[in-house]
Amino acid sequence: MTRVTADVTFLRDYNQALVMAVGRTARTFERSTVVEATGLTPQAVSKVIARLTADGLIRPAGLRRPGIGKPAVVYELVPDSRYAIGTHVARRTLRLVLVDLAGTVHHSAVSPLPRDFTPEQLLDALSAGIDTLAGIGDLRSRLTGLGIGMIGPLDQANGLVRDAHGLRHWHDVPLREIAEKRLCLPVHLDKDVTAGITAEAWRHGATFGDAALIMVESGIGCGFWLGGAAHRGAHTNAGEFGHTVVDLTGPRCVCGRHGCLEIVHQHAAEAGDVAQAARVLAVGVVNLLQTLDLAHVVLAGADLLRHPQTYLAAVTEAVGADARRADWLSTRVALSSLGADVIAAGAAMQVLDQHYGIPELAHSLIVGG
Amino acid sequence: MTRVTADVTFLRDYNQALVMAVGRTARTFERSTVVEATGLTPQAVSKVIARLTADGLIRPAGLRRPGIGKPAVVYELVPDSRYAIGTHVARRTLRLVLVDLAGTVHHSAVSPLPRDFTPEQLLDALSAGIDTLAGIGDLRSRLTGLGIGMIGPLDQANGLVRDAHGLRHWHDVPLREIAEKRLCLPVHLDKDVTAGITAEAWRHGATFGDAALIMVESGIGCGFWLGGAAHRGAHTNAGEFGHTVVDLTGPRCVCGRHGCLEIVHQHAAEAGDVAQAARVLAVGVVNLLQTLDLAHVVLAGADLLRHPQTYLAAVTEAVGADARRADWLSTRVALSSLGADVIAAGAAMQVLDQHYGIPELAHSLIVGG
DNA sequence: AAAAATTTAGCAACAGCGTTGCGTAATAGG
DNA sequence: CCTATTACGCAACGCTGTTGCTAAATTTTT
Repeated sequence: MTRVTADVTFLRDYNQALVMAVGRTARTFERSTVVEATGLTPQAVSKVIARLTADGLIRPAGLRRPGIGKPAVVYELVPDSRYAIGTHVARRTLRLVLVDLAGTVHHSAVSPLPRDFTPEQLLDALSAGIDTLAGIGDLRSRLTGLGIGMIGPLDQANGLVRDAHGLRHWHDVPLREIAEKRLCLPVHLDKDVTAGITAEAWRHGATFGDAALIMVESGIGCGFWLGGAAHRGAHTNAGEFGHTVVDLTGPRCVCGRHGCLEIVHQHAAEAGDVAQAARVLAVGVVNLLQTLDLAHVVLAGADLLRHPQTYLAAVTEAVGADARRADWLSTRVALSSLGADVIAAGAAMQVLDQHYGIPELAHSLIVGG
Repeated sequence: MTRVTADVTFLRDYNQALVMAVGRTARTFERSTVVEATGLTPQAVSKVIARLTADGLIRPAGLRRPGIGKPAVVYELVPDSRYAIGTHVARRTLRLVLVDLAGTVHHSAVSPLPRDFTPEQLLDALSAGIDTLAGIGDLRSRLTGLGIGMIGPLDQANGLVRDAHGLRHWHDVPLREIAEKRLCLPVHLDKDVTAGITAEAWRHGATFGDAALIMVESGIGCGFWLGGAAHRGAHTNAGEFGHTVVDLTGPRCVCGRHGCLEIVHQHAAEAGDVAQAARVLAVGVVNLLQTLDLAHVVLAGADLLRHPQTYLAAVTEAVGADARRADWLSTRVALSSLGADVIAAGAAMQVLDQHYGIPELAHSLIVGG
């Protein structure tokens, strides 16, 4: 996915990914669509389309007769040509989903995890779940890998779980490595919220700007999509949004500071005042907008989705009412369209992204990285 | 700088920029250095070096005799082969600097601006200042352009000043365009803090990770460097850090909300308690770290630099004392090494960046952007 | 002093990318 | 049936980085 040097294979992969992005977003498309969107020459697009067709990733789907002239061939993505499995590992539950190349979630299953489960126990559960999913239509050969969205902190670059909150047996576990060995599949490990925002970015396609996924579920975290890619931070620790101070004189938080968004929100929620809790969250969201200037804010998480409209209304209002926001400062606020599947689905999409997504050049890592 | 499609010219520019980045960071380098840093083949590096040498951007600077074998040719950047002028437009002052290809600031001059100056008046001042600077060593032919770092809000992509805070005559002024026409130079317009963080990134080279430049100067703002590039946000409005709420029950801010970082900080500062003001700022900085997980925090701005050690100590302590920060969560806090020149110097570097920096692929803009 | 080993440098041929030029196929309108 | 128009692709091309191999410059060994 990330490489340092740019050679011709990068060109190929990059432009191919552009076409795939168009295909995923537009459902059907033709050569001229891609030409317009990318600026490539028609001939170049023809070559890319030929390659993708040969790989079975796209296929012709009829003709378009625009009037005069030779009709254009209409193409479409072949959704069932590739699959990925995604999983959301939470403290007590394991969610598994099957996602196709178009980003559609086909099967979603939740199973309980033992209290304080060990890596072994997780692998057992994953192995069983994957066998079930992969057996459905003999997908094994079209399965590109497994994506794991997990609570942090972790070290994404090295596939390491550093010290998962509230799980005793998870200190410096090389989860990616041991899962690949055990499951015989490429594995992509990432923080839950980062996987989640990837799902949203996939579904929106190239029109998706800078965005955050706000997740309220046993704590408050968020995932970022900035500059066309997920933002993980220097140590895969971005998104500890719940532990930003919003009330200097507020109650003490478990993290040691006073008036963290999370503890203030929790107090309101525990008092039964959901509307107030939502308003507190909204203050945090506006803080994010002031800081990062986002185009999209997506709301998700089990606790939030218990009162979706309350939270949506509070955040929308706070974003709109902010006196500093001029008319050109538009931000779209929405609930996650994938609901409880966001994290798991996003994890699966990250796997597909490694193969068919837009490759990145890791020039920031060239020296001593 | 940004393009959508990846063609062979992108390869050339990209790999050339990698070599330039090495040259800027390392002062002297040889072929094997670049090979190691980039992963390019020695032959490819030879070709790049030949091109850069022909353009006069680098030159041989002796031999290195490592013992056995043919000695390696040592190269160095030719700092005076290209220049750019940078300017920091503040409410009452105009700062102009001359920066060479290596990022060294050669001349720095501040002049007052009329109260509530008009675009015309700014252009007059710029024109005069540039003539003085460019005349110094007949640099005109080696001048790549002018970079403007300015108070926002503005629209970087279109070179537009939307509505500069506190300046009556600056509503939707197409500053980039009119400056290019008047000064007969390529002009790059950007928000002050974004220019500033670019300066820091340039000086640190490829080792620079995710970072923020905190600027305290008639308000509190910050610039971001995320994922190897400046982060401007969806509407060039990222960095309104001073208007994030840190005290829900705090005093009302000019922006209409209560307990913004800026107003709380200001109250402490006006009470003469600089240490307390610094501690307030430090809370905001830790909030940023929790949110974005940064590797570097750089402190700058006239108001802050009046008490540099107080602020540096407060922020360093808050960052280190945060109970959640494990040993692997290291963040370097520092004062800007460029002092009051950061913004102007960074603006100049942005111009050089357009020519010799790492090009970007704007794949997020391909549809309807 | 001569030969061997080692490292650096570059020429030449090559593969693969997008581009350009141009011919061909398929349609609607006259 | 002819023409204009649009879509499509083969072939040649220019450019990139890569590979294979030769030459040059130096130290070490004989």
